[in-house]
This record gives sequence, structure tokens and C-alpha cells, in this order.
Amino acid sequence: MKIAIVHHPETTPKILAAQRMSEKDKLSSFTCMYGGTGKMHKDNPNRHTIDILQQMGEYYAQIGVPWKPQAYQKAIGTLKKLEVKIDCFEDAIRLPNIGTRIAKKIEEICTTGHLRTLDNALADPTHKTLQLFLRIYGVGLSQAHKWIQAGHKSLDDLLALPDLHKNQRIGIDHYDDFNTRIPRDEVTALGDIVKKVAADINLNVEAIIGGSYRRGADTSGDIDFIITKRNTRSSWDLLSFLETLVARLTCDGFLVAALTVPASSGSKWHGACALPGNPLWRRIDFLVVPETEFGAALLYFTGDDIFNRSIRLLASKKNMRLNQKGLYKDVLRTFGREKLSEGTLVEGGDERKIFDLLGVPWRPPHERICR
DNA sequence: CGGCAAATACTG
DNA sequence: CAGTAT
DNA sequence: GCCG
Repeated sequence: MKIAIVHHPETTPKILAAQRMSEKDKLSSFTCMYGGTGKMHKDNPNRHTIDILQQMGEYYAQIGVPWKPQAYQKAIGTLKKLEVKIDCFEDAIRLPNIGTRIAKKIEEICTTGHLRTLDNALADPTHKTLQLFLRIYGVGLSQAHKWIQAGHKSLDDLLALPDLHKNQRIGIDHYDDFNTRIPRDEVTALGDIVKKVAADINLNVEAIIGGSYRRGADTSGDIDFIITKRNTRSSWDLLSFLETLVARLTCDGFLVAALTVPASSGSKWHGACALPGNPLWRRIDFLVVPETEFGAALLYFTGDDIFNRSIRLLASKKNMRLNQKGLYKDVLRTFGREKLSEGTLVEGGDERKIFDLLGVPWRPPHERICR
């Protein structure tokens, strides 16, 4: 079913073009006001166009071009809401978030079946290597480029390097593991193990799995735990618990590697875990937050990123500010939108109240899938 | 032409 | 500090 | 890349 149509009964190109005129003054154009379930994929007539544009956007993201990936994402968002196929420049250009460049590409995709810019990019062997290296945990654009510059082409090339960082070696050793999606049932099973140990250590602790799992996804890239404890006002109050939890789970053989451990005032632990009897290593993160920040942390770590960006932008337009600790009001910014004051905290503990205070209708996690 | 979200925290 | 990750 |  076409969820978007529930929110936007008028989705013909003509009407969307008309909507573009009124978008600027109204906050109602923020995607976080509507959300989405990301479940209207299969029967979209623009499915092929979307797929190609998606790859184009990903390509730009991979080579580190700023903003273009977001622009592609927005254009794709527009196409996803349509129930009619757009196959020419004239129709495409009328749509919101689609300008001359992408409109031309849409026409090319529909007339030739593919996009030469993308074909050329993907045919480049250097880019293939880049994609390979970027999927290594602990490797970003900078490092990947350096290695390519040095002539490295395979993971084996990298393993022979003497100055490989510890985490990068783990990332390569478990390259396939970390790049394998985790079935929802396994996330649940892994999560249950953590929750049981957590409860055993302290009954006042609440541990919930955020990220795509909380949004209802049937597979996840990793397991994101957000952990809080009653009557805590600083993450410092939870550090000893986190250390105990990690120690116990490591001792049990559940945690198999530590990638990032919290500093003295820290709140996050990143590593890997494995289900007993399952050889695959899974990426798992623990974030401890005080009860006073739980709602904001939950909001942030539930995402998705598009939803987060949208709701944060909405906050800033209302002279507020939203981060993983809370919602702040009376934030002063320059005309260039540079931040002058932090503002005062209005809510951090309750996810629903943050929605309320922002004037955003409550969206359960599975309706925050905006990509 | 400038804005496009934002902050924290880790590694080396 | 730059780079990376969330 | 798109938008105002």
C-alpha cells in the first residue's frame, strides 16, 4: 500500500508543483511531520529510476562530495511518493526537489535504461577498490584514498601492512561478518542475553535496542543498545555499571572484541559479540545515558538519519536545538545561523514530550523510516 | 550565493 | 590534532 | 544537487 498517499492525497505532479510554492512559509513540509514506513517500494512505477539515482547518490557519498548525496536522497523521496511514472524532463522538473540536473538524468534513465555518468563511475577499478576499503570498520575516505594511492588493491594487501591500526585489523579479519546483515530474530536473541545480564547486575537498569531494530526492520547492520538507570542525572552514574556489564559479557564469551572503550567520563562502548554456536561476529554498541537524557538519546539513536535531520532542522527554525541530550529553547543564532547561546533545557527524559514541545505529531519508531 | 543537523567521543 | 564512528 |  502507498503510505505516502495517506498523508498526501494529492500527489499528481501538477499538485506537487503547486505545493512547492507554499512550502517555504510552512513548517508542514518537514518530513518529520509525516514520517513514513518505507514499505511502499515494490510497486512504485519509478522503481528503476529510484534505484539508479540511489546508486548515483551513494557514489557521490563514497567519494566524499558534500551535499549532493542529500540532494539525491530528497529527489528520491519525491519519486517514492508518486504513483505515476515520470519519464521525461518536463514532468520531472516540475517536482519538488528535482532540478535541471536530476530531471535530465531521469529522462536519460527512462529513455536509455541507464545512466552513463554512473556506468563510468562504477566501471572505474579505483572506485571498486574504494568501495571495498570503505566497508572496513575503522576506515574512512582519507585512509582508503591513501591506500589506493599506495597501490593497494585487496584486503590481503592491507593485512600485510605493518602500521595497520588495531581496529582496522579486526575490521579486515571480520570484514564479511561486519558487512552481513543481522536477522531480526538474532538481534532479539543477542539482545535478550544482554538484558538478562543487565538485570542480574542491577534491576533499576533499563536496556533497549535502538536503531533500525526499534524501527521494526527485519535485518540490522548492528545492535545499538541504549541503557539507562533510575534516578541518574549524569552518564557518570552509569559508568561503573557499563564496566561491570562488559566484564560479565566478556567473561561469558558473549563479547568477543572491544573496539572502543569509554574514557574516564565516557558513556559508550563499541565492540563485537557472537551468539553461542554462531561463528559470525556482530557489531554491538552500548550507550549509557542518565534518565534525564533517555528520551533524547532514544530519539537520536532510533533515527532514521533523515528523520533526525528533519526534526533537528525544525527545532532550529523554532529557535530551539535538539541533540542526543535534550531539547533546548531560546537558542540565539546569528543571521548566519551561527550559534550564540546554548539555550535552556526544556526536555530530555521523555521522547513523547520532545515531540509535543516541537509540535510534531507522535510517530512510533516504525513511522520514522524516511529514506 | 549561502544553507543544507549536530554533538560527542573514541583512536593513534 | 585528524580521522572515524555513532 | 536543490532551494530561496
